[in-house]
Amino acid sequence: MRPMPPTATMSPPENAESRAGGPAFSPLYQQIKALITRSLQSGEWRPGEAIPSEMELAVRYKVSQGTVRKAIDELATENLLVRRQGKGTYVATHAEEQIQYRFLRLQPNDPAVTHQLQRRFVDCRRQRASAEIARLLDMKTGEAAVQIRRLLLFQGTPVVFDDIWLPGRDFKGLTAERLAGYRGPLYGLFETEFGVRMIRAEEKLRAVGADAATAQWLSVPPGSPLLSVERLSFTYGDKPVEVRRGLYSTASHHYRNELS
Amino acid sequence: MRPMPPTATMSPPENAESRAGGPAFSPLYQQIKALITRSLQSGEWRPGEAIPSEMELAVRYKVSQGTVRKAIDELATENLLVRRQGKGTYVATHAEEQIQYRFLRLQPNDPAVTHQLQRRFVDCRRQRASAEIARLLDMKTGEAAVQIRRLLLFQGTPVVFDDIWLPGRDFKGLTAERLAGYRGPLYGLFETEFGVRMIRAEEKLRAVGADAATAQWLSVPPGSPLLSVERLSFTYGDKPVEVRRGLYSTASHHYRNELS
DNA sequence: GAGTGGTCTAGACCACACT
DNA sequence: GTGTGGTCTAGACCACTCC
Repeated sequence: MRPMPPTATMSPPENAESRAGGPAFSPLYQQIKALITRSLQSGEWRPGEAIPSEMELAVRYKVSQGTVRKAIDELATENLLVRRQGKGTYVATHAEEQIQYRFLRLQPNDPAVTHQLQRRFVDCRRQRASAEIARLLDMKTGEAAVQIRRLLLFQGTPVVFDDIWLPGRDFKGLTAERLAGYRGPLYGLFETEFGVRMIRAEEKLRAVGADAATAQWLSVPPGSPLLSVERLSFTYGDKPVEVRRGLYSTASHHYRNELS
Repeated sequence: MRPMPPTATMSPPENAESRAGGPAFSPLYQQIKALITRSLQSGEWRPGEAIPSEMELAVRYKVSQGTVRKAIDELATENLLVRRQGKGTYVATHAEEQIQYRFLRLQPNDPAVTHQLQRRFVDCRRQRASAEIARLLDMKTGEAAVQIRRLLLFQGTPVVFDDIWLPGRDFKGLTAERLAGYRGPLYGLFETEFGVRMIRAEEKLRAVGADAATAQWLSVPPGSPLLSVERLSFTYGDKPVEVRRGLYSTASHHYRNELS
């Protein structure tokens, strides 16, 4: 990192790319952003904690406050950081979310209904990754994986059946007891207990007919239309760390999305 | 609008809120943003055209370039404007979209398949708005509305059946002939021919069973699971101007979504 | 009052597109 | 070369939070 001197006649920024002779140009604030992201990834600043103030970071990286600011701005819009005026900038966390389940887009059709949600774990066991799971999670077929199946209930009515797959190497010691004992969202547990923070996900939605087993879990007739939601979640560095297939009963709920 | 003078001892911005005695504080750039939005809405700058340069706008609104910049930044992230380095800032348009159908999230399961899309209009007629349509479009039950039904085909296979409702007052003269003769996305036609630009939409997704008529249109067995996509689209000022219910056949396609 | 993020300005220079 | 958006700096003041 080489900041511009405070004179009128600046020398070129000499960012990493230009030094390496590469053709790409990377603005200073992008480099700062990368450095901050690295510190987040390394755990220098943990989820829920405050990071140093903009001024402190400006001194540390030898750039102006405005440049740090622009880097933080982008990280905040990507939901990696949370700004709180007058207090500081904090590392985002799934563990203390009041509006729990940030990634769950399911809503009751009747907005008056209180959004009360229960969980019921069906099972949690270590398995060998199938070819497809392995491909998605960037591992080898047959490698150790953890499978979790669970039910989500709104007001006592089962609405979602989730089938979740995690790489075994990142989730050693994840057991049914551990799951049952934890309060709060699953991603909070992953973050707190295993240091794996979900920052982004891709979903593929389809309509499917309920198979016999799922029909039973969701208390619907076999063959009923269900919303299939295949999610691939990523942590820092766009590393895939979770595959999840949810089957949603959409009789009294719907999946909400915003387009722009 | 009262800009700060270029002196060190500034007088307060005296924005609209503080003058009115209201407790709310609105930054200058938000006010600029509102002024630019008003010009977009009034048609002073039309879709596809360039708006004045940042410097020109700064002079016009008597603020610094940086303040105009921040206003434009937000409008660009909201997809109302498009910045093109070295050329200017342009009003976003649906009419010249290469990646047509910006709001359509449907993708082939097999990414290798070329994304070739056909349209077939089923009908287009003037109707009285039902209570539900009227409620959604902010009109009175029984008021004039336009109903369009159409089919989307990927590689000759029907995949989407759309049932579209528009307020009659905003779409006088919209006929089947007009639809059939237009090349490009529907929203391009709305924008070019009727001055109605869609800027945002909300969608509710559910899984449903195909009714007899829809099953026929989509060449699937009756009762087949279909993805129901209810869309409410908005123009400037969050005014609702389109209700659309799409039924998607998700055998070889899926609805793609990104979470963060 | 001290400290933090948020806004605003002014000015310089860089990257890019057109002519 | 000229004009556009894009980056970077420096400094001032405002709004908010906590002591």
